[in-house]
Amino acid sequence: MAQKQDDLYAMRHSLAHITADAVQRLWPEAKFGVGPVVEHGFYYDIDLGDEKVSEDDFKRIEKEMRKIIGADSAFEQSDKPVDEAITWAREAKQPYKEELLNDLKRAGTTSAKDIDAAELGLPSDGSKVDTVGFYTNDSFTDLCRGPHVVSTGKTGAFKLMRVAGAYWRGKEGNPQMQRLHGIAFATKEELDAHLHMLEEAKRRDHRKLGQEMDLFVFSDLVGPGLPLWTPRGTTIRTELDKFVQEMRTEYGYQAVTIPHITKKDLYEKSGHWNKFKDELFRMTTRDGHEFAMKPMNCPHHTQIYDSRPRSYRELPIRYRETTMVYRDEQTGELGGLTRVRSITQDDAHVFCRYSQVKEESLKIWDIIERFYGAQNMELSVRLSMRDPENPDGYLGSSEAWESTQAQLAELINEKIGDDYERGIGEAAFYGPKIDFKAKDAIGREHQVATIQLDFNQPEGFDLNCINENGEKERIVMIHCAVAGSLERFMSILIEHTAGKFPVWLAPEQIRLITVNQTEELIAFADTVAAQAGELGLRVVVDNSNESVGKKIRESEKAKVPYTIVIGEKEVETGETTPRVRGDLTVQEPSTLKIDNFLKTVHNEAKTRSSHTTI
RNA sequence: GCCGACAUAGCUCAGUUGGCCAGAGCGGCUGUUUUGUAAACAGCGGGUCGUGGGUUCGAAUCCCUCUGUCGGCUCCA
Repeated sequence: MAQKQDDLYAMRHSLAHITADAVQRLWPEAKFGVGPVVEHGFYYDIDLGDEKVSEDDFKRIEKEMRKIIGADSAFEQSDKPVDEAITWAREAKQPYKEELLNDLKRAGTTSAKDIDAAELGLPSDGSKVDTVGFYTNDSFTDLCRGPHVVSTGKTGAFKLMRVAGAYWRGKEGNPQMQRLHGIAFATKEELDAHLHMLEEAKRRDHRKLGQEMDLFVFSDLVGPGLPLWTPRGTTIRTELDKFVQEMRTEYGYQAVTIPHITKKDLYEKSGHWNKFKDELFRMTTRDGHEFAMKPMNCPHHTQIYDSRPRSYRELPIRYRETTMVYRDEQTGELGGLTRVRSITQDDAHVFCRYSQVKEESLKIWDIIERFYGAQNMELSVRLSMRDPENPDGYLGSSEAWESTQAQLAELINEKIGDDYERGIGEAAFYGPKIDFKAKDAIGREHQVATIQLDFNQPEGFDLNCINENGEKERIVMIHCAVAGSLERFMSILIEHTAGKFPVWLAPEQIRLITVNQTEELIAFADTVAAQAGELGLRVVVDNSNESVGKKIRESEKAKVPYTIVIGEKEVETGETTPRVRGDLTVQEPSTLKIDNFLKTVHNEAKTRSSHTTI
């Protein structure tokens, strides 16, 4: 298995070289940046000066690549002293390579942390070297550590996917190069499977389904990154949040409500003003006082906690609030619901003693598990810790970090054993956190819920309780979001379900279709709808002047879980054979009394089941 | 914010090298039909071709500006 991974890596890396080779054959003046392996494939950064590669050029680049592959020329490794390498780069008119090599010469090792050591032809262990590696195939030579496949013919199946701008060495301000991105797999079958997955992802795209299913809209007048939620979309959001809040109420969380703006003083004290003032929506009152829209809720919540002295007997104090925060994200970063400027957080803050962290975190974990369980999403866990090599990037003492990290590690271990990822340097600047990733129906993983420990804000806001000895004791805050951002979660949910929401979330749970539009049938359908309404079910009666077939088709297209045809038969017998949406049904359709059907659906919704019990 | 592509009816899209009143399907509305599990039939509306400017006898089509969308980069409390 590991061997297979290595082979794939070599194939992709070799394809990056072949891409550059092909580009150079077509544009002899091309300047090259770096060309590493990435998930599913590879890329190469190129600079054609005034010319630009476009997707229309992919055909001829790929054709050129196939020629190189067809020649099956060997990849030959060689080493050069650094100075010789620099001369090579200068003579080859490769200023970007020359820059990398000069940096290397200056530092003696891979000082350039932004560039993979492999790109410099260096050993991966960071050891000091005075020669760099090269690989040559046919007439093309590139700086590289390898490994490569034996010869250009052994590179599997590939496809160029897109070209996009990318800053040289990833730094805003540096010149922009063109990043030519390809995917590559060992076999044509695997490549096709991946392309199929991408097609499927496109079919499920939440922006497309959101419009088709009338869940949310954007308005040019309101502005980018500010989604407007329709009644149907709001129903889903409300149901999701209701679930989270029910569970939190069970665990002793109390709802609080805060204004959406604040004086800047709050964020000066919390430290956010300094760090994030450019991303705040700010405003000035007529008296010249500065205010800001809230970009997070914790500082406001601390002020409720700190409104009077707290006894240790009151702790933990748990606040919950689902509310919008506002961040002035750069326009280029906005996209669909995944990155927006008005973000609804299902936020909660626990104010507790250090000794209570573990128990409280386990309770939160329990809520998270139940929530994602109901979505049929598998969770994986990461402990995000500080980088001990770089203690300056974090607030608080090393001892506090060590002890809280150990506490979190212990509780993860207790909960799931050793099966978790450790993210060194992934912690927030104020404390370590447990991050949860959810896997969707087509195998993609999304960062979702978090449990974050915070011993910085309690310090900044001087948050205490009076302990058993009558002394002030510093408390700790736990931040937690279950769905995270409702906008982002909705995008994941839409793509996970492909719009086929489980009954409890479906904006429309049952559609009643009348066979004809006689008064008798309409009256009967209305009675059934009223009955369902009393059970809290969301029902729509379709008594439009269309054929039954047409109305069925529309109900299917709207992805309504249950469709019932109302005709004379139903009026006479009081029975129905419900039409069950494809993904829900596991058995033959059955006939049952209409009130039993309604009770069953009601029960499914109440228990948040994702399977039909009809 | 940066690089690139794109923007035609509510939706999906056609509109030849600039040239008569800008088209189709679906949806909508009206009428006929009274329908039994994925599309009945007919008719009628509907677009200052994203915005503002320019070139031209003439612009959806060419150039510039702005706005927005998409693919990336950078950023993400």
